[in-house]
Amino acid sequence: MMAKNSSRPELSRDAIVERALEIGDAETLDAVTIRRLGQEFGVTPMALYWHVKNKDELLDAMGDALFAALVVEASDDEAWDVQLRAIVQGLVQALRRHPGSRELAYRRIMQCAVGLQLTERTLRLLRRAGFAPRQAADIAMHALQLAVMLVQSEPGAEAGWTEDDAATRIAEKRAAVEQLPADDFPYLRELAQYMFDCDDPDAFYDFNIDLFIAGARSTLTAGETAESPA
Amino acid sequence: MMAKNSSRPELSRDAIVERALEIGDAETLDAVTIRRLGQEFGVTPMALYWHVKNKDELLDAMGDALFAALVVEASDDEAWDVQLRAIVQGLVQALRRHPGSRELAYRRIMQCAVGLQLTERTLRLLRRAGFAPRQAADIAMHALQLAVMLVQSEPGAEAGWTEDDAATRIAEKRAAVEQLPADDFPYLRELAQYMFDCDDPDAFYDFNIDLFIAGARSTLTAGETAESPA
DNA sequence: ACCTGAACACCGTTCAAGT
DNA sequence: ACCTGAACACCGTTCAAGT
Repeated sequence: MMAKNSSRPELSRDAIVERALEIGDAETLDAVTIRRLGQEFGVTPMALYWHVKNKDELLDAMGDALFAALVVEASDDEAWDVQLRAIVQGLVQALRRHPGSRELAYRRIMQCAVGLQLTERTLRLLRRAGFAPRQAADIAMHALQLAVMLVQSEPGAEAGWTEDDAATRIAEKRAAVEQLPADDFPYLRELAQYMFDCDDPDAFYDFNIDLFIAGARSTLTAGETAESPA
Repeated sequence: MMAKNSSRPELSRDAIVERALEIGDAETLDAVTIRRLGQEFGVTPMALYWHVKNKDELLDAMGDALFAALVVEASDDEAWDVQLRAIVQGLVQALRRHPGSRELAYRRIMQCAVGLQLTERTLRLLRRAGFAPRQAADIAMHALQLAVMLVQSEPGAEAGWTEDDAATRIAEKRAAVEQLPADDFPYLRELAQYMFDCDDPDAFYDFNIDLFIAGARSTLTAGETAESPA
C-alpha cells in the first residue's frame, strides 16, 4: 500500500489516460503506445489491460478527458448569441489544453457525458431563440464541430512538438509558398504571413467564431417569418 | 511488357494510391497497410518502397488524390458569394468520393497543388470583394476547412463500412440517446432524429454552407466603412 | 529500373498462471 | 484484485542481393 517510488505514480485508469495525454503533447499521438505506457509506469504492457479494455477504449477515454476542463462562461438568461459564443469559446479553450490529442475530440463530442450535456444546452438555447428543430440541430452540431475544427487548424499548431520546432515548421511552409511562381500565386504569396503564422491566436478564434455567430443570426432573422417560435 | 494477369494491374505509384483509397472505403484507413497492398498486387511488401518513399508519403499521396476530382462550378465574373459557395460545394463533392480517407484531407489541403490553386482563387475573390488582407486569409482558410469538417461530420457517414452497417450504427446512437434521462435531456431526445440520421445529405451541406456564406457577407458589410477595397 | 530474402525493431492482444 | 510470462499475429523499414 505504500508508494514504491514517489516519482512513479500508482497505476490506474486515470493515471494512464493522463500520462497518455502528456505523451501525446510532448511527442505525437502515435508515440502513445500500450508498451510505452507500461514502461513509463514500470510495469509490463499487459498490466494496462486490467485498467483499460483495449487501445481503442484508451483513445476514447483520452478524447473524453479533453472535455473535462470545459467551462462555459455565460448564464442561461443571457442573449442566445452571447451564450452560443461562450459555448464555442469554452470548447476551444478546453481542447487547446492538449494539442497532441485534438483529433480525438471529433468522435467523442457527441458521445461523452460533457459533450451530450453541452449539446443539450445548445439545442435548448437555440430552440428558445426561435430556431426551427432542423435548424437548431444543424447549428448545434456546426457549433461544436467548429470548435474542434478551429483548434485543429490553428495556424502554426500542427503537431505537439517543441515550441521553437513549431517556428521552424512555419518557416518551412512560408518558404515553400515563397517558391511558388509569382505570376500564378500573387495573392497567396502576399497573404502567406496571415495563413501560416498566427501571431495572435485569440484574435483568430474570435474572428472565426464571430463569423459563425453572424451567420446564425442572419439565418434566424431570415426564417422568422416562416417559423413560429415554440 | 505484356500484362501477366488481367485482373491484377501493374504496380505503379498511381495504382497503389488508387487501391489504397479503395481499401480505405471498403474497410477502414488502418486496413491500408504496406503488406496488405503488396499482397493485393501479388508482390512482396518491399516492392512498394520503390514507388513510394514510406507509408507517410503514401498517406499524403492519398490525401492529394482526394482533391483530384475537384471541380468548381462558377466562373470568375460571378458574384463573390456565389463563387465562394461553389468552391466549398466543389470541395465537399470531391471529398465525399472517398469516405474512408476523408481525414487525410486536413493536412494536405494547404500542401497539394490543387489545394494551393484553390486557396489562391479564394484569396483573390475575397480581396476583390473588398475584404481586408487578414479577413481574406481567415475566411479562405475557414472555407476550406469547413468543407473538410462538414464531410467528416456528415451524420451517418462515420467509417467507410457497408451501407446497411451504417444504418445499424445510426440506430445504436439513437438508441443510446433514447436511454438518456428524459428530465435532463429533453431537447436532445426530441431532436435526436435530426442529429444522427441524415435523410437528405445535400440539404445538410447546403444549410451549413449558407450559414457560412451569410456570416462572411455580414462581416463584409460590417467592415466596409473601415477598409477601402484594393 | 524494378523486385526479393532475410532480418530488425517494433506493435496490440490473449490466456493461463502467479500473488 | 491486480500483475506477469510466454506466445501469436501482425506492423513498417533497411539493406544487400538478384534480374
